[in-house]
Amino acid sequence: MSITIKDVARRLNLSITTVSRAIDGYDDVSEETRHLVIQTAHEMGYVPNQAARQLRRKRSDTIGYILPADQPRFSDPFFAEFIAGLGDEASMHGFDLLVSTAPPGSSAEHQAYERWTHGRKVDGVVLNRIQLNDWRVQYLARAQFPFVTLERSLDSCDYPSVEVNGRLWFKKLLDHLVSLGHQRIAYIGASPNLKIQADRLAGYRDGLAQHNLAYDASLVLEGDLTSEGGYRAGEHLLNLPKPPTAIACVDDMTAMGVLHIARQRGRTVGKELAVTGFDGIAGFEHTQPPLTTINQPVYQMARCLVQMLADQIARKPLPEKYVQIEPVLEIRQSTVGE
Amino acid sequence: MSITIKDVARRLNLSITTVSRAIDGYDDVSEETRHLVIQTAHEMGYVPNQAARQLRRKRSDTIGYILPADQPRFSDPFFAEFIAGLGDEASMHGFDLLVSTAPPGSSAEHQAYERWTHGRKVDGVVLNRIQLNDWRVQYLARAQFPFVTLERSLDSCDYPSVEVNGRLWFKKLLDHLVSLGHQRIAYIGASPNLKIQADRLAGYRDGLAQHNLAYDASLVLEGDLTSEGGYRAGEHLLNLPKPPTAIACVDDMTAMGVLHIARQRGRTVGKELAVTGFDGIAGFEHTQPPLTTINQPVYQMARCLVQMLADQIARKPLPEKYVQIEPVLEIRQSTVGE
DNA sequence: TTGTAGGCGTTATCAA
DNA sequence: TTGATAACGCCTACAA
Repeated sequence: MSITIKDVARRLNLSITTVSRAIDGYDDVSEETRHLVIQTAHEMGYVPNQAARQLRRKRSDTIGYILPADQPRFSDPFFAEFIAGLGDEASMHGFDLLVSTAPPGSSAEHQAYERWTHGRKVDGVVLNRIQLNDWRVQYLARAQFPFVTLERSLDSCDYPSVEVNGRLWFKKLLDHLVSLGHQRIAYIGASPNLKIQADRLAGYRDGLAQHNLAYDASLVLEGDLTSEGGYRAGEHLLNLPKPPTAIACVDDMTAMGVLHIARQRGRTVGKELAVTGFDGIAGFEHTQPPLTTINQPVYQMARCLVQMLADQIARKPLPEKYVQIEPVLEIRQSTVGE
Repeated sequence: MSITIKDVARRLNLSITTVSRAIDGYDDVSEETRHLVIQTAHEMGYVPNQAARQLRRKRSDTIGYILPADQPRFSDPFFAEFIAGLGDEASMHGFDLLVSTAPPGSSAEHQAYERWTHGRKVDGVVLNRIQLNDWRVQYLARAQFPFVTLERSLDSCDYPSVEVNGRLWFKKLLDHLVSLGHQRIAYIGASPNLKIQADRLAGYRDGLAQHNLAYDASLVLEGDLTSEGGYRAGEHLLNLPKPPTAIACVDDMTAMGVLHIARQRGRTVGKELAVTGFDGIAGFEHTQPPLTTINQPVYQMARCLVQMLADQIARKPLPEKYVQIEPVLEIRQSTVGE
């Protein structure tokens, strides 16, 4: 078994109280004693039992994040960067990061949130892939459990969030495409109950409207935020009697799939057939042709979320509650060619 | 505060013992009582306190994984897939996944492992990016703490692992390049104390030797497993008076960087200048030109690791202790051209 | 089949 | 400045 505080106390002929206080840095213990205790504890290899500490302190120093994994095989570089940001910032605040995967809406997802929040396995949670009406938001708000979100749902709860104005920035992609002369612009989106889908589709329509282009339902497809989904939707679009000259995708992964099918069909992506993404996944600037996209600072956004969550857990007032992130329109060869 | 087992017991005029046993499914409680207890507990929204349970049971039902994050900004799709695999398989065994990031060899890393293992925050850990002599392996083996690794270190400890024969498969890449007529083949590797570097470099040398090509130290560079590192090393190689005609990279991210610089220099990657990777990151088959690489089933490997770790934690005998994974040589346009 | 009681390792309250 | 003692919420001999 492991060394406990008791062992250290016994060795020093001190009470466990004193040892505990010395280690936790209380100021009502003599310098001499503290020094001795810390040294001995270290020598003996004492490490506080986390469960006991949690039980007593009523906090776990852990934050939770559940990956919205629809597919059995779930791999999107977005999340590597996102998780790295969460983990790095969590460390800085002395938190561990607990991660799980669950299909959105599944009972597994419900149970995980229950266990984590009511079972107090975590002190707060980070949400993303927010839905228009999101049960998680309602559930956590009602339980008064600390949480932050990437993107805001339409639920009328008050909670801190980080957001990119998807509608505005997607419209900028449309502006860009129209400025290149495109008139038949398709859109490959995602599940309609996702907030990003609603926003980005709205931006798409705004863009069409502004330039007096008609909305053509046959050019608007639903993908699934994977390259496979993009591939299939892209295939459908290229098979149309009169295919689009530009395809605006809801995210970078979808755009990857479109690049793939375009290539297979011998279509040169660039001026002739323009393709855009959204996210700015690191590494994807190296695809060929490099992808025109809206580049979001995913890592920074994740860190910002954890920062806000940590403040909330510590009941500190937040300097900013609704953070707007300004992404960057990256114009690359997938729209302008060589 | 949350509902405790006490609250449920009081409401039903039962002892907490009975409630506990009913919920945990012991068979010495009447069907009637069990039904009542479970129903009431559910209604009241009772969820067992994880800390108390952990303290009592002496296990956390959690496994840990620390990302070897050298850089402040750490994003490699390899890990998205790896973590997804860990998380999915962990869920199946009733484990949560605790993730942290720490620079390899840092004191933060030491402390994290101490806290997690001796503090019993996790029941077992998964390691990767193994070093030739890895303090983590030695530390965990000495503490007799359950762990599994992706790749094996040279330490003479006995522990379960999953491995791809990097030496053998890297040599196959060399065979492929030579078969295309390349004579000046460069290698961009990683930190020399990494196991994958040692293996893959050995494979590189094996390949040269087998085909009677001299080892030329000026063609062997050290990268850092990022696309930036690949970019810089690639730049250096292309600046040589007599640049290589093929560049074999230690991993896919490095290869991405090489594709990038080659493109900037107006060099067409394919027959004229061949580039290879290693890992088979999902999504990278869509880069252009698609990358010739060794495709490892990362997701499966992660699941296999957790499977073995779970067995080890449960003290079940492992059917296989040293799992060899057979990857696939994916020949794509980055070596054979259009 | 159910209840009593002790303890897991810490921290916090209070008194010495 | 230090120590005894009581929780924290749960599980489990053991007793009834």
